[in-house]
Amino acid sequence: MSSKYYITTTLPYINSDPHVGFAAELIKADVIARWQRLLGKEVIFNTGTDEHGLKIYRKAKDLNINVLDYCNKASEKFAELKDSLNISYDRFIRTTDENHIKAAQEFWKRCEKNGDIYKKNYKVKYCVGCELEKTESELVDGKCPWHPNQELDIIDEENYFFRFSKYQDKLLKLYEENPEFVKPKHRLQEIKSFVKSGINDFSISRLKEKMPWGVPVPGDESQVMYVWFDALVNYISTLDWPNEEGDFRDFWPGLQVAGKDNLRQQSAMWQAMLMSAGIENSKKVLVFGFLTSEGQKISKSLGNNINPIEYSQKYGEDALRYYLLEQIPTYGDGDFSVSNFELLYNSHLANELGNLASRLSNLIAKEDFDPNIKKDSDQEFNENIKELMDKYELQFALHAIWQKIRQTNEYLTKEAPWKIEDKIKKQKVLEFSLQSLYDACLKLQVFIPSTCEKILKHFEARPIEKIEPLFPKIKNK
RNA sequence: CGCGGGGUAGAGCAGUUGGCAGCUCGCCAGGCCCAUAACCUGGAGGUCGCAGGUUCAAAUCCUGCCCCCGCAACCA
Repeated sequence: MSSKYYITTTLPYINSDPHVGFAAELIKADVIARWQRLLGKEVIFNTGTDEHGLKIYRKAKDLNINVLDYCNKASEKFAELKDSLNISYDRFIRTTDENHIKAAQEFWKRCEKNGDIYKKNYKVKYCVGCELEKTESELVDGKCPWHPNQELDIIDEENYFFRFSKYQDKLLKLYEENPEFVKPKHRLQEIKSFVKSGINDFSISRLKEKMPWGVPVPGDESQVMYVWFDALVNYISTLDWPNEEGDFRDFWPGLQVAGKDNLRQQSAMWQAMLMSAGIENSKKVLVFGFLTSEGQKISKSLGNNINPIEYSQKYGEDALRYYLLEQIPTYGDGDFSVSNFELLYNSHLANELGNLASRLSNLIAKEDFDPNIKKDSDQEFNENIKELMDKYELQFALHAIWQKIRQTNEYLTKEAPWKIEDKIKKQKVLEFSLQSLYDACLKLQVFIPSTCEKILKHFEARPIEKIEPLFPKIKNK
């Protein structure tokens, strides 16, 4: 087992504000990264921003500002997001970084050398509404059936293409040989059937005169890379590739996490690109679900987006982390609702965890003794959590930890140390309770780090005093 | 027949290889009084979308049907 561990999120596209769905992805990746560090591994945890392409170019033009200035500002918002969620990242890569641009170009050259990049004149009818090519058979009265009010654009330009089709069999082989390559299983099924149904070469460049905001294609002044091609390379450029001696050698391949909209890009396109460049495939791809807000799709036009930064400022980042990890199935879709958030905050964080710390610290403070606490005393508990975490079942692991917190409340009520006369006996009960809370927090710290740090520090200090409320209750008038 | 997900107690969800239907919240009743009016115990509440089939046994497998939702169109 290697002592190095690499994990990366996808890079969010910066043409709009941070989405709570991406916040969830960041948090899940953070839990995994923290867990691996807890196991003693040396971890590189990468995230960053994806900054090229037409939409960003247009957006900056609309705002009438320099494109790079726009990117600097927008990227800053995502940097702020990760900080406000207490994300333990090691790298924050921007696709406008110099070393990334060089890496993308080198990557291109490798694919080209392998005969997988070719130029093709392609003339298609293109629906801007769909951002998709349209064939004659798809059209109704010469118009896109979904956007009958829009005129179709005629695209007629020479672009470079990537020989995706060449990798169909190799991809299928990759999936066959690694049944755990994509998690959960049904996503592997989905990508398999997509690849099996036949994949087409995709365009990987744009005419510079129409759209200059991209990485220059090596050896062709007139073209820039299509945003997806350069963006995907970040997963290795952040490891300083094409330098193959340093972090890349030690940390690649790694674990990739992504939203379900990214299934094809991460588990098919990028994997084919790696094969073409002669680089080992990713270790695994975890695919997460989507979030709704109050049961409805989150969209700008509905104006129901949740600002994760606002929530973490108002209730503390651990409250938001807890909600997204506890309430949302790790690999499924979930819903964010304010009433549910408040409910979970009060009943779990304030009443169960917060109150347990309060009552226990108070009981011990009154006793004035020095409990003897060991690390990881509960073998069965440790193994149970480890097993779940090894399978990346974050939600189930969190539930199992919470069971321990509940059991500790139960134990305290049952033993009622405040009634026990015998000092030794009383202190034994308190010591055991504290040990349970301590064990739970050692694992819980990967989920809600700053709260657990407070708890652990408080109970490691001597003498133990009564603790301040960790989660003040939310009162509804 | 585009691809994918789902329909399980009032709400939100678990249910791995088929084996007495579970969890959180809410509700009702009790206990406790160390604690953030917190904690603990017990209870009520379900024809597991509908209809067939396989089986000693199906929420779980098979067939058909109905209904939601996501992607494909700003948005992870």
